[in-house]
Amino acid sequence: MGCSVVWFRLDLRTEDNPALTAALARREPVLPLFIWSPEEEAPWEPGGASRWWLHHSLKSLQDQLEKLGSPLVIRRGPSLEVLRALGASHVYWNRRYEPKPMARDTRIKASLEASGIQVESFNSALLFEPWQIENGERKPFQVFTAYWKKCLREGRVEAPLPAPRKILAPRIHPPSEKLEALGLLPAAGWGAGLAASWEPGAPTALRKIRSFLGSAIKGYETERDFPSRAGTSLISPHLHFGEISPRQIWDLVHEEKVRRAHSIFLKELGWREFAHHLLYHYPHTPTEPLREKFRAFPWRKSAKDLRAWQQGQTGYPIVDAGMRQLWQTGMMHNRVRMIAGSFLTKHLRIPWQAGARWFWDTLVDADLASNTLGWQWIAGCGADAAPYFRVFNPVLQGEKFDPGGEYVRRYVPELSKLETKWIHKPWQAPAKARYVEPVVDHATARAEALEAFSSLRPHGVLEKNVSLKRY
DNA sequence: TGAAATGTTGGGGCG
DNA sequence: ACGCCCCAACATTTC
Repeated sequence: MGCSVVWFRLDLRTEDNPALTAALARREPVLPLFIWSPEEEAPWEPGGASRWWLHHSLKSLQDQLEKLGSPLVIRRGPSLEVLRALGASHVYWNRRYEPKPMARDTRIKASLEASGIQVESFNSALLFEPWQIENGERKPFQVFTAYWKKCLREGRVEAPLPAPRKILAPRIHPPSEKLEALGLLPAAGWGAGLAASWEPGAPTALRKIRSFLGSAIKGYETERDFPSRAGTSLISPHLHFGEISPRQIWDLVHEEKVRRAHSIFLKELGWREFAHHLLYHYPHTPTEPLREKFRAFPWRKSAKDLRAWQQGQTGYPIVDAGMRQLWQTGMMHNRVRMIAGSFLTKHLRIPWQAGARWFWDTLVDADLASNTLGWQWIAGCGADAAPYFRVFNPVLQGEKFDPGGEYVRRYVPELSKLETKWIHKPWQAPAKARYVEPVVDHATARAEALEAFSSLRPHGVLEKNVSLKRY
């Protein structure tokens, strides 16, 4: 009768879970619930890599909840119908910040409350709520450094909540869909590479972050830029699915001693916060540029070039290595994301949305807020993207961040025997490797990109400068 | 969390 | 001894 439902969404953990903690505080039976409702997501349903991760993460959550005493119930949407059908007196969830799910949650809350059901929502996914941080003019920030300074100066991060010891199950446990019946796993093949690279679930997430904070974080500031080295935490997919909370990470970080490295690492959590801040305040940005004038940018349309990029066949080794790492493992090193993103949007001048869409399908850490910020940043049309006409030179970037070519050799086997001297510009090597020719010439593509950017510039600026010089 | 072009400076070679 | 040129190294500007 007095049963509480805890609706799990992107918070697939029992530790530091405010919704679960609040439900348990009622000292009534608790029904843990997951609803598969891809049609309630926008602008895209969860991608293939995300579904794979979700399947395994739910499996892990099932294990944890079963041990605690109240097994997970899995249902298919629509969410509102499912929640109504369970006949709970109280419903608890942790908030989401993407426009469509957020609007849905608001509707569901109003609807359930109108029927006398108590609903409470909590923050479990962020250090700071997106509406909590504002600039001097009481407006949202558009520059990261100013935003993060303000967070660190004025924001207060709450301590993580303890894990429950036991969850009292309802006397009659409602039936659940079989996890396998949701069809989250890819048909064949593709899942193998993901399985070889990842172990979803909260226990692994905690283990990984502890191990990272215990060792690799010392060299984080410099090592994180080299994709062939194990210099990053690889925690992003765990964070996206809420297998671990940023508060837990914040807490663990502050136990440690390596101050500078830690502030650099926390800054990356800051970017994640900033991404959610931007998505909340500018909900149109997953598909539209934040900077209005970019609507006029002369993008190219080339299915052939897009395909070459997706398949890691651009002829630029660092780009192709990244795209193939993505396909094989569901991950791309962040440095390489920037290079590959710059290549798609600047060299090929293909709309950043096409890149965002591909990443959405293939990344295990696909996250609407972070993906949107990342793509708008690299395309130059988003927040903090000055100078917006920056064009990464894939050869120089490769030589700088993969100087020994190990990363390229790992993912582009055609080049595994090539001398390091040529590894980032195989077209200049005396002995030809069996590898594609560059789809575009760097210098030409760069010049064309700059030409395209100049079309965005208001003409007045240039004329004013000229006249100032003359007099 | 760039790259490339352009400008400046200072030391060394050399007439 | 001096001016001139070259060029590397660094700084600034521009894209």
